[in-house]
Amino acid sequence: MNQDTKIPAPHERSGNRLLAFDGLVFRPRSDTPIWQQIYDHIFNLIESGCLPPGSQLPGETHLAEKLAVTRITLRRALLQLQHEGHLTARKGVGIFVRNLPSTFTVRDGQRFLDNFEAHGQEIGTQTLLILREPAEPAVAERLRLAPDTTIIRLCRIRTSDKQPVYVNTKVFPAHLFPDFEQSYGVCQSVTDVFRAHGVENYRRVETRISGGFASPDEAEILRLTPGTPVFRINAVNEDRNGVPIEWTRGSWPLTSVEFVF
Amino acid sequence: MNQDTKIPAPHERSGNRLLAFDGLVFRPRSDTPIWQQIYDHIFNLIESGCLPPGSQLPGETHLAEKLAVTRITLRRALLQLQHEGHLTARKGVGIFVRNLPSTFTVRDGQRFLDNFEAHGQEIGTQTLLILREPAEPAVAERLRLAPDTTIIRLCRIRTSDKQPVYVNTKVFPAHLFPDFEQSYGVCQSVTDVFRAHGVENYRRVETRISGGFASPDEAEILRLTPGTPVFRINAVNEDRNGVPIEWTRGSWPLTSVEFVF
DNA sequence: CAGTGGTCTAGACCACATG
DNA sequence: ATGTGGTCTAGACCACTGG
Repeated sequence: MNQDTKIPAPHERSGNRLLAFDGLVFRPRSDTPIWQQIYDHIFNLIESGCLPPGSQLPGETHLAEKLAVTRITLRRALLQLQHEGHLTARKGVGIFVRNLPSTFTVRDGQRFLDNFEAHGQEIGTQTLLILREPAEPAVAERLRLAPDTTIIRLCRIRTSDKQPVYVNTKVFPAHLFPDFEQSYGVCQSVTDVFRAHGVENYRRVETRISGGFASPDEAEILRLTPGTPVFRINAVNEDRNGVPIEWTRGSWPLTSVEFVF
Repeated sequence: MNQDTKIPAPHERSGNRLLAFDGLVFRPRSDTPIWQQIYDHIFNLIESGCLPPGSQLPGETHLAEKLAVTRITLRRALLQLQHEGHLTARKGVGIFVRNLPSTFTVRDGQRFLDNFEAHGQEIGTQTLLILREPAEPAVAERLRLAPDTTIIRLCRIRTSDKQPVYVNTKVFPAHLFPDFEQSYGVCQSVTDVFRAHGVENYRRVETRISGGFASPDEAEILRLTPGTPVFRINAVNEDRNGVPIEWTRGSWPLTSVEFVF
């Protein structure tokens, strides 16, 4: 009666929100530490679908009591689950099962939307920021511009089933795209902007993939715990004459994506 | 003697091993939590070279006392530093500054050793295992073999300046390389094995990069804390006729490498 | 306001590695 | 035997969010 919703999750404030945790006993002094056993147990509940994406866990206090461990021990397990992208915690709200988009496969040299082949997921775009400013030295170097040349900075989020899975910042030489804002505004497509300015063909000249850890800002945007590991991608596109037209930097939660080359 | 190697660091068992931690006071209730402040401080000590690679930190008990915090608070900072690859802890031994090889840049389609361009680091190879066995279904599929065809499994570590930075497992169809062990033994080079069996040219047909978290086994091999994030790469090589000759899977610590395509 | 997660303390016992 | 990191407990206060 209380817990059989399809997806999001109910909130039964009164009683036990999730029965899955009842009557469990973890063995101390076993080969695997208690927090690991708890980790494994919750992980299995998620994998098996007993804890569907978006559902809320019981409060840490309740849960710790139910599992007969200290909150600290419980939190050790929860922290690992957060770092691995299975849970997200929001202060003052609760802990939720993260919607892991089964992992995207992103292929090199393709446009973003082309990458999501038949995943059957709602892909959304949200533009956080779009402005013109003088290029900082690092930016100028990447785009082979003189320092302080004006550039256009575009910052966006991609979401899958309402959940943010990718945040990135793109930089363009302003002089190549005088009508950027206008042509972008129509359907938030950079490709459209390129086309509107006569850039039909372009190629990704280099892609760099490195690892990092979510800054507080990134973490908030991606709904992660700060310090969660992320992929950092870094790429430059050139037009057919070899002129750099775009520099992209972006972050994916480590567990949300697979790159294929 | 006991511990006076060149780079690692001094070990003054009696007194304070590292003075860098003396006289610090962290402000509670500040905007950033104490464990974060400790994290930042140690991080800066590492970055600035005050804590050189290989050096040992004071014991957690001492350190916590010196910083005037609980061991738990201190450990929260240390845990993050371990997950980010800056520190490694060995039970019963101590906590050490990890030798981050500044990050390798690994280029697609190149042989391993070719990738380390002018890093000036000692690259080593250690063969952990080499055996013949029937192919499991997953393996057989990748190499397009009938199940239970015998394959050769090779498991190795690559080290940089004595520190393990990469562990991988390669699988080959046994019938293509009858003299594998012999030709491999000479200089531990797979390329040599290929050449010895008449495979001069081959190409990497697909590379997959995903993220994961170090299993206890991996962690021990790579000298990481279990659960530390890692890159997982997954690739198949084919000869010039399109026949799969090698399937590679490997793990890098997230902070040790950058991939360039 | 009540409930949540985030932080922190002061102890304790253990398994492990080293000398 | 000693010192190390790994685990665990039983409390506490805080900032945040929501109704």
